[in-house]
Amino acid sequence: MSGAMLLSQHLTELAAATLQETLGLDERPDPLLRAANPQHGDYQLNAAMALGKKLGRKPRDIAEEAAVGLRALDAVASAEVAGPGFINLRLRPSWVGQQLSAALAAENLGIDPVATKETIVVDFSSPNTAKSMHIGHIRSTIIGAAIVELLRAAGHEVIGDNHLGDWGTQFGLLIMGLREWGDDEALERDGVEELERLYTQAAAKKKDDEAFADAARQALAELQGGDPEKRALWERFMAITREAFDAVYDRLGVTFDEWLGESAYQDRLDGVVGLLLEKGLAKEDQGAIGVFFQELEGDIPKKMRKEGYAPFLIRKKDGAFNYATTDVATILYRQERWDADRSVYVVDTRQGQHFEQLFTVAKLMGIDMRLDHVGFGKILGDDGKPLRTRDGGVPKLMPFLDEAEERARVRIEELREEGRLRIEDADLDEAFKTIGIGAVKYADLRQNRMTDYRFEPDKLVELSGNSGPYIQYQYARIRSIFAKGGQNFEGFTAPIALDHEREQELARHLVKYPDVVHTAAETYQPHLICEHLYEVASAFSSFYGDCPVLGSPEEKSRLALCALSARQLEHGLSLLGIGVLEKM
RNA sequence: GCACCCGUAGCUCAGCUGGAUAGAGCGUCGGACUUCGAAUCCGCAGGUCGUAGGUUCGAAUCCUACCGGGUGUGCCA
Repeated sequence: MSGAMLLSQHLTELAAATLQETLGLDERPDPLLRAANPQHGDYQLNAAMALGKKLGRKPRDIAEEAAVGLRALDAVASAEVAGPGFINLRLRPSWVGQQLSAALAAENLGIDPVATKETIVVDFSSPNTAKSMHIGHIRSTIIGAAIVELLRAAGHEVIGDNHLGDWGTQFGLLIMGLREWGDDEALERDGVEELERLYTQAAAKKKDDEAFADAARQALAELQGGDPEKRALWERFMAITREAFDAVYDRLGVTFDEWLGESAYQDRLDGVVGLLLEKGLAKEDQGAIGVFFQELEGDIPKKMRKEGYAPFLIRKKDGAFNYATTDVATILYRQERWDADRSVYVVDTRQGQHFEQLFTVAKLMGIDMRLDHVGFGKILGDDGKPLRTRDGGVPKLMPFLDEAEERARVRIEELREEGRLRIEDADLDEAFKTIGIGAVKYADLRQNRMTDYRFEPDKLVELSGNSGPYIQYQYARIRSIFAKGGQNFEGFTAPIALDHEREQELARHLVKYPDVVHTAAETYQPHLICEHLYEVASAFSSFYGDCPVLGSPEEKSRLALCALSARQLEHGLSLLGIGVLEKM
């Protein structure tokens, strides 16, 4: 396998060339390479059935002919025809061993960069300011951070942007709340908690106090008009909120390249509305301005053309702008500043319609940028309903993380007393954090992001089975072999020979890692990484049980297999934002 | 009303560019620590893939209808 080439691509090309040659075709057929059920082989080719129909020949005959050519390949140990015309391929262990040795020696573990590098802005986390982060923010934050790392690992230039909701109508209410009940001492002490109280009180009062509501609207208008006093208040709100956010991000180990909230685009909104009017895409209706898809030409999904389909409003009748306006301005900004090829929005699936509209508008404007909405489902409680606290509120993020670490702590202390863990006293705090937070992240990332999932409090920190700590544990076991053997883990390389069945099983998984990383990046699916890591960890554990490493005749080769396993586990976990411990 | 998503083992979930006997974890039951770490490993049991049709050599996967659950839907984000 040469240079920048994925295993799947390599095999596909080899197989395509072989099929073309042995069957004497004019064009290269798609060999329909699929990972096979292990009892049948490593891969299977399903092209014979399709070609049979096309060529008017028996699929099995075609398969038999192709198999002869495939058997001649270096990479292939066997090619057997089965069923209606499946070709089962087994890779040659010596060939796989060579691939693995090369990956172990490579800087990038064999993950070569994509052929066409893109500049991609990933919009994630994006909480509203003046509110503390709640459980609903964790998915965008964790999934978004993982997607940033995945795209980087695939070779792209990535800008992680925290698109804060820092310019909404909440500020009019907050300013009024502060005026009515403001308490500097409380604000100093409780920070964002106090802001929330003020907001809640103000929102309640607004409902049956028309004068108060007007005053809030007035305050908002003044803020947006650039009034210095209001601006200073806003900045104070921002500083308080930012402090609370930083604490959460620090806890989660998440960082951003940019913090361009909605406020960053305010002076562009007028221009956006003007531009859309000028292009004839937007029009005024009932005092508001918006894009009415029914009346436009161009590439517009059918459903948007139906009567009653909601318009994309960019200016309210009171003259204020919508978040839709900001989102258009943001796209234009990303084009100007970075010449971005792609923008990715890691936002709740419930906003799917908004993004469909936004993307359609961008296309109508002639903006040449790939735009993807990476949606995700809700976290449900064990009653199948969205997580709520006893008083009906949405649970806050910080206490949730506290609880995760606390559960990890309890379990770790138990296991230490039983003498099963080897964490030094000095490393305990770090271990609680790495294991506790790792468990939370893994539990979230291992599911297909699109579906809602049920979070059972008792499984908050899953420590066995397919879990973060399980993978961390297998990593620590490997490190422990190196420590015991007095071998240098960093930089260890050696040729890999695959003789034992368990070695081959482990190798089968290891060799797929570059493919998995690229697929996960392309499809924005971190759970594919989890799946792979679990398979590697699990295959390693079986290998560990059956194959002695230190002192065996195969010691060097097995150490190399161990080293590559550990590197993949560490690398994969780091893509997910999860750390490892050398000892645990 | 219109649009979108989801119904897979007791529970939580993979699998859905159609491919062979539908896979994991948890839980149950039974084995394995004088041998590199038992948060581990090995094994048993557990399924009308919501229902009914259709397309296909082949459907959990694609199409249609229906049942059940969720979400969005003109001036919140």
